[in-house]
Amino acid sequence: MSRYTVKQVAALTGVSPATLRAWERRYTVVEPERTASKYRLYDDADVARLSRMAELVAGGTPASLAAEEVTRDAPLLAAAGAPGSAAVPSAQGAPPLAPLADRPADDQLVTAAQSLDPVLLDRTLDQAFAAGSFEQVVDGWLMPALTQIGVAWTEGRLDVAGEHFVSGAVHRRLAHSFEAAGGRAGAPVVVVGLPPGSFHQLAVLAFATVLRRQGMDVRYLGPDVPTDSWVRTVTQLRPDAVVVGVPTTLDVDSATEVAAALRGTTSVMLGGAAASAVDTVGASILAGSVVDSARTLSATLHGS
Amino acid sequence: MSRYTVKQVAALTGVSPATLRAWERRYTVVEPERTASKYRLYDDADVARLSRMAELVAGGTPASLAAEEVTRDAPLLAAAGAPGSAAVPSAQGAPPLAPLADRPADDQLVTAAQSLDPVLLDRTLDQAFAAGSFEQVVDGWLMPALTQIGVAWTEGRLDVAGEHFVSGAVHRRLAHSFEAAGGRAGAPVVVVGLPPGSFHQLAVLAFATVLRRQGMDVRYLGPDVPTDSWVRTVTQLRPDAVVVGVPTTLDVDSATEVAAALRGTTSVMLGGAAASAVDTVGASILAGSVVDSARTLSATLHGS
DNA sequence: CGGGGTTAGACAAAGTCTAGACAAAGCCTA
DNA sequence: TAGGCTTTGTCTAGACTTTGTCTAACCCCG
Repeated sequence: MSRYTVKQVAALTGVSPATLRAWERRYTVVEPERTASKYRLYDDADVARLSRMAELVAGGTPASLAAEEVTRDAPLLAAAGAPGSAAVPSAQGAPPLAPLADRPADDQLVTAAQSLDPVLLDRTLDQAFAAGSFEQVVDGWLMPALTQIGVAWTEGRLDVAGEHFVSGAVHRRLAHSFEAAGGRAGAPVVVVGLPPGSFHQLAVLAFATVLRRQGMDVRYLGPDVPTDSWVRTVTQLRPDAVVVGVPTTLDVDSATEVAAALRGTTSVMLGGAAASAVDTVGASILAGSVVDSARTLSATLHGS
Repeated sequence: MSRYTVKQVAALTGVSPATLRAWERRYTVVEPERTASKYRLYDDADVARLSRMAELVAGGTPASLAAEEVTRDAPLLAAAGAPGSAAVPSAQGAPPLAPLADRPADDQLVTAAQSLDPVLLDRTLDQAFAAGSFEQVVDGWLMPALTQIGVAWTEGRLDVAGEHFVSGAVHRRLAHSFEAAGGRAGAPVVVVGLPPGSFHQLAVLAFATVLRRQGMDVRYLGPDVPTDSWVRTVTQLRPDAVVVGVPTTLDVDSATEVAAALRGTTSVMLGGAAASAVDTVGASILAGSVVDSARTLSATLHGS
């Protein structure tokens, strides 16, 4: 974990030192540590928040509202800004996610899907995403609930239209969070997407969002990216890492093909429920939940 | 959850701050929170209402009536969707949308796609969506720009990854607007989606968003909805209208199949670039641009 | 001593507020 | 068709708020 002086933070965020101090004084948007002689010492979480605030302000949001917005997610960014100490292959050292308190009943999303009722669906999602941090909700509620949707569909209890109906709404929620997490110019670049023929993008979008919230510069390509497009993209962007999603066993072959084609170009990683079934030709597996995977990748990149 | 100042709302709705204040003063169409110093703080619901009012006014409704419509607590009387085919009258008397002033250059979206640069892409979209009302931007900039993306792709100037990259970002913008438009319990129910095998959902999502902004209770099913799911959905929801998108000529056959399967259940409409190529088995064609189509449908359902 | 950091206060530009006025456009009546 | 009333977007004037920047005086480190 690095520490930065005002001048460094000014360079990183593009905000003048005087303005940084004014933001701190007026909105308490950060409270950096101090040296014995009162010099400010910002950490990564502070920089992430100030970058986000700078971005909002540049986009036309008044500083006071931007500060409020940034401060709202405070506890989570604090956790994300302190990734594990060393290059440990798994995300040890990161605090475990607290369990969710008032999340909706496990089958409420299925009920909403069956009813095609947007009011019930919205209420369910509102309730879920209000129950904790984005990371807590994704791992603790969203992914299990989506699994239930899949089960209900295979058992014939849920029509495709109902599945589409909730998938679309969940996609919109995730999209909003992804956008809200903002870009991070200068941060490690990570390309994220799905192999050709793979369309289930909810988990990988959630993953991309968590990565963004941890300060990565995520380039999200979405579903069904042809193998040669992966190669061209990596050649063009030279990212610090590439993550290929493997949501189902049906995607194993195409993911293997993509991984093989990318071998040697950069750090290639495979994530998702079926990732472990891929023959890892020079690629690594991101094991565990969505948030675990993101933390593992984050730790790896910060260690290198 | 987000809050906005007058200036931001003006940018989001395409209505000048002075007019926004006049609407509030004269019609109490919104009553935004105030800061301690009396500054207005609009929330998402306020923005949705004002956007809708702006759209109505742009369509020729006098401001006073538009305000009444937007303010009305009592839900609209559900119009009886008479099944059967008919030539739908095109959007009556609605004046053409005002041209956009400061929209980005025509090829800027293509440039952003080629570069895979999220900053440039965000800036482009920010600039575009700040140039006028949602409807103005959709018809006047977004659809033409997406056409250019398609052209660049067919001409080999743009990789699939670049196309995915912008499509995803545009989808996220539209998703945000769709959510911000809010639900309309009690209003005429319209089911919107794409036929089986059809995946290009940007135009139909934009269409669904405009419909919502006009006060419909839209149930958006998304892409690739199987024919029997369409039938089950319509049987279950008994909507006032169903709109099947036909984005390309490749989708004509499946759209025809869906329209045939739905014949007689409710008012079935076909919209999109290739809609006119469908053999209209009891369905009507929504001609013209995205906004034109939405206005036509809206006029039909309101019976005026 | 010089370069940088710190606080506190001050300042100007930009943003917003209210209340009222005004002109173009629409509508009604004769 | 003309006159008069209403509607509605815009503008003005003066006061207040927000916000980035600047200054003065002091502190810290090599």
